[in-house]
Amino acid sequence: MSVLEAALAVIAERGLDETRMVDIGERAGMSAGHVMYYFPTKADLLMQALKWSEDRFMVEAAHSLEKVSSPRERLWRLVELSVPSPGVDPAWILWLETWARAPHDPAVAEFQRRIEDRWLSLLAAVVREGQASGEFTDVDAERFVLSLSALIDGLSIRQMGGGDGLSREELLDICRGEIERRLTSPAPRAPRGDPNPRPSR
Amino acid sequence: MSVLEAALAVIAERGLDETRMVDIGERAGMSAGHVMYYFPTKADLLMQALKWSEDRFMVEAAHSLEKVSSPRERLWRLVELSVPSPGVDPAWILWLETWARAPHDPAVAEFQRRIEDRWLSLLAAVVREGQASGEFTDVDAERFVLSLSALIDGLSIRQMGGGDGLSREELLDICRGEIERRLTSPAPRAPRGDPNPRPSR
Amino acid sequence: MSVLEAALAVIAERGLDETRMVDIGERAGMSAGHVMYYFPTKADLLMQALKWSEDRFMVEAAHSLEKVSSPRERLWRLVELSVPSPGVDPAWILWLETWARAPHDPAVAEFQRRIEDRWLSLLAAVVREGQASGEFTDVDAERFVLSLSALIDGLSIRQMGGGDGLSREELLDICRGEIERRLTSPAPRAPRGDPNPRPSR
Amino acid sequence: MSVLEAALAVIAERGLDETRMVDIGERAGMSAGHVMYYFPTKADLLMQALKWSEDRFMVEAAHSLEKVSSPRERLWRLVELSVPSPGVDPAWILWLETWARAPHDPAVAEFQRRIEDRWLSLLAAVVREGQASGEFTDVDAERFVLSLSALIDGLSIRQMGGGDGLSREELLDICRGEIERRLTSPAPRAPRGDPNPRPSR
DNA sequence: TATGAATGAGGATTCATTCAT
DNA sequence: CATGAATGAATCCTCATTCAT
Repeated sequence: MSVLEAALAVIAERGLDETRMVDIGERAGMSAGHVMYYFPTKADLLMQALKWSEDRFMVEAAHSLEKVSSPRERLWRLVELSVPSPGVDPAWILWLETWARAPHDPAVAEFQRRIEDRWLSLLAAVVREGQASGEFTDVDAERFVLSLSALIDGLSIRQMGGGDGLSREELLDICRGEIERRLTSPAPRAPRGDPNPRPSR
Repeated sequence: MSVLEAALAVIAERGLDETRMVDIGERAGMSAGHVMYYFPTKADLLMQALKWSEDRFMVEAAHSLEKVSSPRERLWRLVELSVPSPGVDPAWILWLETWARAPHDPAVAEFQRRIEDRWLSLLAAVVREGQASGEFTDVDAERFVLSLSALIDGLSIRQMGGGDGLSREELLDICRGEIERRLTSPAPRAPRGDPNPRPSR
Repeated sequence: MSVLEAALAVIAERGLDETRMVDIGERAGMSAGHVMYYFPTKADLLMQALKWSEDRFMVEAAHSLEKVSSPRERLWRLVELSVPSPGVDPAWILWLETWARAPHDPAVAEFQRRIEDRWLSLLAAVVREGQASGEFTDVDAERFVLSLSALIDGLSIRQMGGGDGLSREELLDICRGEIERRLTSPAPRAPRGDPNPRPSR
Repeated sequence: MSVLEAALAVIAERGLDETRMVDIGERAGMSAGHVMYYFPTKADLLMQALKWSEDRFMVEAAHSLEKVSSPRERLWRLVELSVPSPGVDPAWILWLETWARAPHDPAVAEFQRRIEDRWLSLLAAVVREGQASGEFTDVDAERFVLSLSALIDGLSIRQMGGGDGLSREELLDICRGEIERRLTSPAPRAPRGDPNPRPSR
């Protein structure tokens, strides 16, 4: 087990501020003193663990995308991949910790943005593919993925908070509804010049 | 300044795990030892501060609602009230801390749910008012406020993370779009039996 | 329940240095602050509790002595009264605490001596009665009760230390042996001529 | 000076519950934090100090026994070695603390028994030697050393309690009396089969 | 790299103690 | 006599951190 795996596991189990260098050391089979060779500060610990987790996620995502070609399916795969099952999800735990620390640590905040943007860019790229192929409507892709991602985050938070009766399917259902509503042409009967009554924007 | 105000202020400034009992004591004008009379554990500190903050918010919200009668306006007020301005917002800091701790502390998780449900209930009540008056479409109110609230949470998290270029107005815009899209009847021309059930849901 | 009873009970249960003013207060139904009205210091606590316990013991002893007239029986009653049964004996717990503190607290040491001397005097008086009546041999009474009392103390200590297989009867047997051996005329050649088979054991 | 020496010295001076980790640290030339590396709890501190003290005592005793061969002399050496001089005797202080804590800490109680039994076994072995050689009478060795040891303990307790006028010689005298009385054949005139086995005096 | 004994600063925590009521 | 909120001086204890090996 790598140090990072160990770090991730311990943080997921106990939370960052209950995580001791010695815990990670024990799990990784090394001395506590040596763990510090890898993580000079606790912020490093968090950031490196998150990066490791997200890198792995991005690889998985890329791998998953290779299997499907329809933009709708591709977008859907990404959503499915990111929404957690009820219970403790290590990757999401790291995000919760990151969000909590970012307001007090500029380095973490900057790091958070970098990692998030990578994800938003991937989502946006898939949306644009769909728009290029005419499968998706012509919404502002950046803006859309931002709200989609925010929705996923908000729903996942609840999921991590001990759950409140919503199954993973119901969560996905909400996301699916949002995607369909925004990216699918609402009325086949008015291809263009539709006096679309839909509110602003 | 009450102990709770002091606690809230210190947590907002430094983050929960950098918060020292003595800091709160100093700010509240009492001994560190006596702060522990109020908050036996750090989880108590967090929960009581959050409760205090949310109670105040709910009072403000109620007060704000009294001034307007249109359900749409009322719903809008609540959204405006809850979305943070860029920069550090004490109330949202507490939420970030709560979300980060809930997965490792059942008491915090339970507490989180209770406070959140209060908010969701208020939102749902306003939505139902609008539906009763015919102003809003007939979506599942619980489900809708859940996703609206998740969207707000997700967007606010970004806002707290040092911001990423989005102004408060843009955030509110996204929320407004969601509300209009979901609660406003899309096509007055197909009052009933419309063969296209997709959009409204 | 009086304060002293409460103090005695708590010390017996938890040991003196694990005894908190608030524990005694709770048990006695009064505030911790008020307990200090009775016991300004922890040494006072110990000494007053011990005095109360020993006073009660002396009353019991006097009462018990009234029922028998034979010096041998009277002495025996005192021994039986003082030897503890296996398990925790509150009065003996206080003695253990007192002995442990006396070397570091002159006041406690002085107090210990006073209380002990009262007991030794009582024992010695009974021994002298027996000598006056010719029932006991003519040993140095002071010296004898000192060693008898030391024997009882030493045996009782073991009894309090979780016991080591010796029943109360066996302990008493050892004491009885000592008494008979010392206070009974050793030789059948004596005037009495009683071929008293008791002594040997 | 070893940590254990330091611990022993500090406990002897101030008593266990007035003993601070930092005191031991200072005396042993190490940080208070590191003292806890050796003694996780105060009970550990007591037990390890007592063990160290008793180990040293047993070595001394063995050494002392080598110099004499007569069982009577050997037994006598052990008694002399164990009886404290008036004033503070570190080893006996530890015993007082141990007895006081044993009733509230099973680990200490068990430990107490183990160390005590080692001592009783040594005494009993010497008594049996004397019986084998015909020098001592045929009392129950286990039972006898138990009461001898109890007597020594009881007398030593008084000695530690600030003393009460008894010199060390007088204490030893009492012990010597007990030994002679019990282990010496009372009547040289009836070498065997004497119906009166009662000891001297 | 890797160890782990040793450090020492820092904070939580405890409680005797006070004092206004 | 009695309270209990409030204090604040300890002290334990943890743990990141260092450093000789």
